[in-house]
Amino acid sequence: MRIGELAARTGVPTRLLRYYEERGLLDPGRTANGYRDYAECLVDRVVQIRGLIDAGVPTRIIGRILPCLDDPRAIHVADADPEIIAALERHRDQLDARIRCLTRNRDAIGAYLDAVRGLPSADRVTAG
Amino acid sequence: MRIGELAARTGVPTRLLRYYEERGLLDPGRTANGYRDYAECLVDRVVQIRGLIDAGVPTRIIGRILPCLDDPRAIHVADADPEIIAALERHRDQLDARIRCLTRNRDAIGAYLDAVRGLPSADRVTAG
DNA sequence: TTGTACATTCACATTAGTGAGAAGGGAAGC
DNA sequence: GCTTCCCTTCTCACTAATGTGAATGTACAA
Repeated sequence: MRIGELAARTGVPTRLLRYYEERGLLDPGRTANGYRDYAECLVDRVVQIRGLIDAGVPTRIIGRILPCLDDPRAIHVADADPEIIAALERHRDQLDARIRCLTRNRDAIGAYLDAVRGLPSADRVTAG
Repeated sequence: MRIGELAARTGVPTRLLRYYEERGLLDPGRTANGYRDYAECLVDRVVQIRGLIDAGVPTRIIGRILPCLDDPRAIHVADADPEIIAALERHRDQLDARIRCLTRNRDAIGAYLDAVRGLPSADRVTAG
């Protein structure tokens, strides 16, 4: 599909899709006239990229982990490199730390909301 | 404590601590001579701020949710406002979405690492 | 007095994202 | 063929957010 359709289907502006390509996150082919040509599976990938960026993962890192996530069972030759394995482990641990931090804060917000809603409104305006 | 000690204890440069203050995330008192004076509990808060920023939460949002997380049981008067409650629910849902996305990717990386390590090195370099 | 820590301020770097202009591709209709 | 219209190309420049560097001056203790 062309860039306009991908933009419509993902909600990501064409300008941004070109930006992600510049950052190495997408590599669409080209049709004879030079237009970008996106495979169907890139719809999911764009959504995944958005999610990771929203979650604070820099594009530099996303570019490194994305190739491994297409299909975890398809091992790439270069990945035998212990350096790459170590880097992936670091990325995984960083994601882990992020998840723990976000979970703690999400739960704290949840507890706070529960506390606020658990009070009758009369108490609510006088408490604190 | 003064800014230098807080920086030493959190690993966050003084410059950045002043920046967070400028963004409304910290509000230290001042001693008579104009030095910033940080309470003990701000050590934890700085660590929490760092975690949230690393996890992609903008300072604008952090400033809104932090006051509620000091002690979820201490309800503030202004929080009876349904708008604030709705905003907190949105933030919590966004955190939820981030957590799901990060978890998916962390697990995918984990599966990939397991697959790579599960192969004897001879297979590893030919697979893919 | 000298050195360290603190203050403020201006400027810069990087990353993510956007706006706008100029030009070409291609299909529909005259 | 030619116009019209939309989509595409690329490029330059710009914003906003996070974070640093450096200059200049003040507070205080050895």
